[in-house]
Amino acid sequence: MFALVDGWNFFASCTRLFDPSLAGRPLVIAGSNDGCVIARSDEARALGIKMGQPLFEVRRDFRNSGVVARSANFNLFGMLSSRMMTIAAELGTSWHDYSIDEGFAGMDGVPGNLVQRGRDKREKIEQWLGLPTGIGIGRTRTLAKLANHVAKSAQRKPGSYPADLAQVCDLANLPASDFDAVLAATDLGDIWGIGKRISAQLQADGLHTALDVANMDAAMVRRRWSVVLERTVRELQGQACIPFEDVTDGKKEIMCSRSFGRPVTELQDLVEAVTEFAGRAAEKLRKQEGRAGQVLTFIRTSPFREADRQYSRSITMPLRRPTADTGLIAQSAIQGLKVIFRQGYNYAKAGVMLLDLQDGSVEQWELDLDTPRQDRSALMTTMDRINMKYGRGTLQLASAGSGGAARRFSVRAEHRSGDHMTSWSQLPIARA
DNA sequence: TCTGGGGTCCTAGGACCC
DNA sequence: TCTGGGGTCCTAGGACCC
Repeated sequence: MFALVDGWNFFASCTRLFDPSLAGRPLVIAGSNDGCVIARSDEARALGIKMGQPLFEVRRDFRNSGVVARSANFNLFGMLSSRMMTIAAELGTSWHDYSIDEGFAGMDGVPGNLVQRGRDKREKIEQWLGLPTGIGIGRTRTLAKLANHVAKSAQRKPGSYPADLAQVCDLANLPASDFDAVLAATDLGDIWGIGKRISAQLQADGLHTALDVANMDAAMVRRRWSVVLERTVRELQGQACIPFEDVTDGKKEIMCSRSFGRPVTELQDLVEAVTEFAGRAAEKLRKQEGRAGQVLTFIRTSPFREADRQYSRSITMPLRRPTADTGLIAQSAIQGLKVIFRQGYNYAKAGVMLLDLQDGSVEQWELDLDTPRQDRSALMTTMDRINMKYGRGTLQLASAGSGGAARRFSVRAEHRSGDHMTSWSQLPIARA
């Protein structure tokens, strides 16, 4: 048995928390570069603003609707997320963070009325943090996700589902006929694991609701589609197929990439960008105490600039041995970049991905009689500490440039909410 | 003028091995 | 004319998720 706890309109809710003037207004949160909408308040959703919609379109089309835009502040969201997860984890016997605003609780062996338990936890999060949440409970993770969808929709769109399923929904506790009715009222595109592509294929086959999918023959699904979809079908039928993640929460890949504020054409600018991305990625890697075996570098033009010649390439460079050293990782990334770089394109985005991640507690060295062993882990630790204390980028590699590049490819974030949880000077003051 | 930044898993095909 | 059967590893790309 699983419970999914989900923060509603999470980024918008976090942003409002420190700016009450935004309450009740249509609010959109923009991704980096203020490029596109990555979160919306209910009011913004009601206006018809879409996820992923470019911000310039929102400004153009909803100018008279009182829409307010704020730039994402992931520092703030991350702080609130970890507090929310701490409370949510009290719900069951185990916990697994799934994304910044969602997590699964293992509910096996939890006594009593699960719906009431969920309501209590939901209220605690609301009271302690001021964040609205929904909870879905089901026999598999896919059913818990579906229950969460029901809990959210029953609240937001009255009439879509029975009202008593709003906020906290336990599908495992429903009589079979009610359970089928809920599935029949659920669009198949709202099932976790079924996206646009598969959705279209299933519709073409005359399947339209979650109930239709739950009634499919799993073996046939595997033959005609894939094991992935087969698992989804089985999960809907109540058979748990997706393993609960290991407690070791280490990532298997670490990426740092950015779209540029304006087109970049010169290799030198890309070198500086890639150096910075490599540094950021290496920092994340050290945080999870890992080592990377390979470094992937990619550069690409913008598919939206249709008049431009397009180019997109990536390259994977093996590291001599697994490492978390910013210098070695950046060196590989730059080497790779020089291989794939072509003159004469308007580059819009670049990134560095760390692959083949390994546990840092085991380290392989080599017999090298010519050069003294260089262990720079102390240097890396010191660098991380300084950057933590004085801010990102205080200490970085020289190839990251000295601020010039920052201006050339820097991101725009013109409507950034404040760092109310990480900066002394921006702490909110409570007045009686 | 302006279109995010992370992740996961699976599959197909090629290179290579015996 | 007729050219095996079994395996591993890697890469690229697709599909999905938030």
